[in-house]
Amino acid sequence: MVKQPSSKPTASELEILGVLWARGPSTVREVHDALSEKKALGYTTVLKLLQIMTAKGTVRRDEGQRAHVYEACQSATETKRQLVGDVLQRVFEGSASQLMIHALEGRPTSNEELEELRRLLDEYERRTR
Amino acid sequence: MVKQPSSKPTASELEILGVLWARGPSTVREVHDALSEKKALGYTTVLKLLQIMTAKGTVRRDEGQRAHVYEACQSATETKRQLVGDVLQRVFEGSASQLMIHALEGRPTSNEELEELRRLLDEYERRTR
DNA sequence: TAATGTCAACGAAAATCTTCGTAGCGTCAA
DNA sequence: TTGACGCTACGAAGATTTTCGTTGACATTA
Repeated sequence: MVKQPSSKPTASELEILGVLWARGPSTVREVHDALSEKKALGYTTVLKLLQIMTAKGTVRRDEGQRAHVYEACQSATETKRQLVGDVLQRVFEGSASQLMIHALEGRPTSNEELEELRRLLDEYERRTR
Repeated sequence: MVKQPSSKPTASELEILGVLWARGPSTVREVHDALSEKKALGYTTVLKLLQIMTAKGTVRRDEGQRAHVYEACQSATETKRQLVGDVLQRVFEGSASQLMIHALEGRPTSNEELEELRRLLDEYERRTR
């Protein structure tokens, strides 16, 4: 039986997923090197995390080579949807407007970004009609 | 020295904060009763959580009465801003547009909500100019 | 071939989170 | 006044997360 990613990824797992999404299938070494640019982290720490994620079904691995190659099971889009959906429910009782208000107020937002947001709303509306 | 709420609240802590924001300053009993409507949870569990949150500086308490009265230190707005800001950084690299896309795609969004979102953008733009 | 280096597996420690049992103290009513 | 009740404090167990050391296998090179 293949395990499905049951719960949402932890903070550390998400960092690793970020690398896998950006790089595509990668070895532990590659993930570790990518993460090391941001923060110090032992090689075996990354290895262990990937092993745990494999057990959870968050990633799958190709053992064809000596250095196993890991790959995210879910796309970035699916996972991010799930994560934001979780916050939406737990923090904003499902209200996208509330989410938006707090996202905008939290930090300065450029006019370009506001334009982009309007464009998104238009596009979403067009698409779902 | 008064502790400042250092890190973001955990899932359980957030549930309690939700009650405090909704009810205003409350006793353990009141928080427990409110939470019990949603899920089974021991009284001392809520008490312990509130004690921990007091130590962290997430809530303060008035010990004037026999049943201490707890109150959130940060407003709902501040905390929610912080929470969404965290997701924004960790998951969407700071892009509010990306956050929005995934929020909208994750579930059906009514026309009313889309209208509201547009209104918010207008208002935000007007206010920050 | 022996030394060096790379890799996966495993175990485990430390930190944090979640949950609750028990003890002890005041309060109130019988 | 004594027994039942409600409340806080304390400790602790169990789960999860995060981190890394050690070991042994395998490969590369001197």
